[in-house]
Amino acid sequence: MPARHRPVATLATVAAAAGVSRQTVSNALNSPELLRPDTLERVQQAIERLGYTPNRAARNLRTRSSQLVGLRLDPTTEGTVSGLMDRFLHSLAESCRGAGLHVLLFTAEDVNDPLDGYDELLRSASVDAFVVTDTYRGNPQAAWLAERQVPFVAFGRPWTEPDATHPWVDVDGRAGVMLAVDHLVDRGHQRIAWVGWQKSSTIGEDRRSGWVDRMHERGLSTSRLSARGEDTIEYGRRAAHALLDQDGEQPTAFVCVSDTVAMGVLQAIAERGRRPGPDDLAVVGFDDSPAAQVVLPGLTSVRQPLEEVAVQVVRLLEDRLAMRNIEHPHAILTPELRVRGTS
Amino acid sequence: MPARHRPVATLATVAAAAGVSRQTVSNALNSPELLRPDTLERVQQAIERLGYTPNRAARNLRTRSSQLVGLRLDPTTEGTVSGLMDRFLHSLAESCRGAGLHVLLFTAEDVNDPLDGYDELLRSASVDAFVVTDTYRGNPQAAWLAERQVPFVAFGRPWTEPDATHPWVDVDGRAGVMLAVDHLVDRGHQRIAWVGWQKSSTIGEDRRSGWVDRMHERGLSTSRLSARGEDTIEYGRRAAHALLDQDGEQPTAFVCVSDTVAMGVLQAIAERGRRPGPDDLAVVGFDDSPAAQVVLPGLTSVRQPLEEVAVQVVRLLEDRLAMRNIEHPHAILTPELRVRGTS
DNA sequence: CCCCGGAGTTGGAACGATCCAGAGCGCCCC
DNA sequence: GGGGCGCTCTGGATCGTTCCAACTCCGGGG
Repeated sequence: MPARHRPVATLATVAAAAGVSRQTVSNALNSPELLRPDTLERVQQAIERLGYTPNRAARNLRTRSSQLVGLRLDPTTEGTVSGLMDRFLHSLAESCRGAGLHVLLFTAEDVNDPLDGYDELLRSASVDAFVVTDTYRGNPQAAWLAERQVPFVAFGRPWTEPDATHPWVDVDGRAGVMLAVDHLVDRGHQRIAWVGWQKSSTIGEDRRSGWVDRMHERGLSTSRLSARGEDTIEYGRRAAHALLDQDGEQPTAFVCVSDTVAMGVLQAIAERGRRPGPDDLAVVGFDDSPAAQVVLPGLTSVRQPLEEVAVQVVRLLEDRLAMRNIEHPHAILTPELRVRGTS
Repeated sequence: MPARHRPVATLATVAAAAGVSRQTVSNALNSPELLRPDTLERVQQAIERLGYTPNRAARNLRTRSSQLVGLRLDPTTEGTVSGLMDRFLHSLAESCRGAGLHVLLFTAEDVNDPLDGYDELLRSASVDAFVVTDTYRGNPQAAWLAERQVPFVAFGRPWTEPDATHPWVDVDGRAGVMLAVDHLVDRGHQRIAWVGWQKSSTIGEDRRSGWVDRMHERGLSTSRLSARGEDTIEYGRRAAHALLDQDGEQPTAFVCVSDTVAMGVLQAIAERGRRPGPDDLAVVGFDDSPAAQVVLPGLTSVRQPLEEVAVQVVRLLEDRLAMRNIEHPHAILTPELRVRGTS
């Protein structure tokens, strides 16, 4: 049974040691400008000497806040390579530290219910706010939370409800793909194909629009260069084969909606005895996953600035928690292109 | 400013609604067997009707526990592929749910100080326990926490202090490598090389011992088949070239200490115009990273049972928190081999 | 000389739960 | 008939903090 070396210091302990009242110690921590400099000094020394840190539970109870931000972790799809969550979580935890917040992870009992888990944390006042990341296939969470006036920030735009007013941060996928197209055109490519997701994916269509528009802006045709399917390697493989099999002009480069799909394209290229790279068939992926960095010639990929996303998420979260009401709080960040061997 | 639709229910509210005392409501939740069935029923209905969930802060204050488990997230090394943290975190959060716990993430202000961050969470009673994952290069955290009698469970053995008595869970890397060797021998390979980490890595040497011992058990020589270096693709590449360049008998298969190194070996094989796979040069990695699943012919790899690790971590955590003292609480789990194209 | 106001400090109350000691009640046994 | 015991249920105290109202100084103005 754990025996405490010394009884944990409390406000009362510190107050007695410094010869002041509890409230003065509290003020020394929360509103130091209220104290006379010499008193402040004396209290701070007592705090230091006793190694006092305010008890969170008591503070939370009194202030009705937990300084915790909930984030629901959903199972990652095996066979998919993005691995963004790792990077994002670390950045988020880091940004939260600067704001005096911490990240609390939770999972759903019923994975298929996108709302599962939020309500309980809320009613028990376990968290002050949420970060919602899974905004891919619409996000009922955002509507649900907004309706209840629960503070939250979404990573991902409210595609399906463009007039939603909740705070969100997103990465400009369209601009990212434009970077990729420019890069390839500058390298001399003209027949640049798109290997994307189904039409039903708003994110997929946004990224695709970057390809369509920039191709036209550069005076290039997109005809017979577009493929759409699911987010698997196998689909990427088949799509690349199909595009390369068609008679007439075949693509010399592939811009892919994800690294997963790009891996499939690379497979197809290898299977045909061609070489991925600027001299033969160029390939660009999306997400800059660890796999992109290690696959054979190095996969050029659009990298999402997740570190900056986390910073912005926390900034909007702080605004919301401080009840600073801003009209349409959001941030759109521009990704960058990591050029590697495949282009 | 958020206006609550209805004032949040508290014990007192529910008690009044059910016509009982606060304590009886509390008992209905925490010790239902103390109540007469009809009272229990009545209280539960009131709880249900009012949508009551106990306030965590108040409960935490009174019980001096937070039901939170701290986990420090350190930056992941770019250019390395393991990506285990994602899987582990999800599994851990999931297992914690079953135990009424939640995971609280934190980061260090000073990344180079392995102890940074723990003390503050502890003194503020923000967490009840820790899960320590970064046990690679020795773990001062374990010693520090154990000394203070702080509940924690380590993922990773106390290699450097074999008589440490704190709870830990680990994966039997040695056994995993043995699986790999057996698999390759069964496929007809005899000259099976080891591409590992530096001698200073205890984990690396543990895994290597699986190769050495199983090779000998199967009557095979390990002479001139062992390489050691850092955990990079480039090292794997150079090691494979060196092993294949040596005159005399060259290896026909590579067992690698990590997927990262294995990716380098695959690169070297491609550069020599050889083919990775059972018919030419077989390769086995370690960690079953997403990259292993998507790289060209599919990298055979040793998969750590992280889901089960998380379950065991939480089990030991619960034991520790319930102050069930067990002699040497630990669990060693056996990995499995995911066979893919490279073997 | 007294009143006023602001700066600095104080002690009681409150947050919402659980711990703990004990009260009420019915039953059995002597 | 009274004492004892077990089963239910109760109310006050408590956890450690912050909110709030008020109190003590002290100097300046009437």
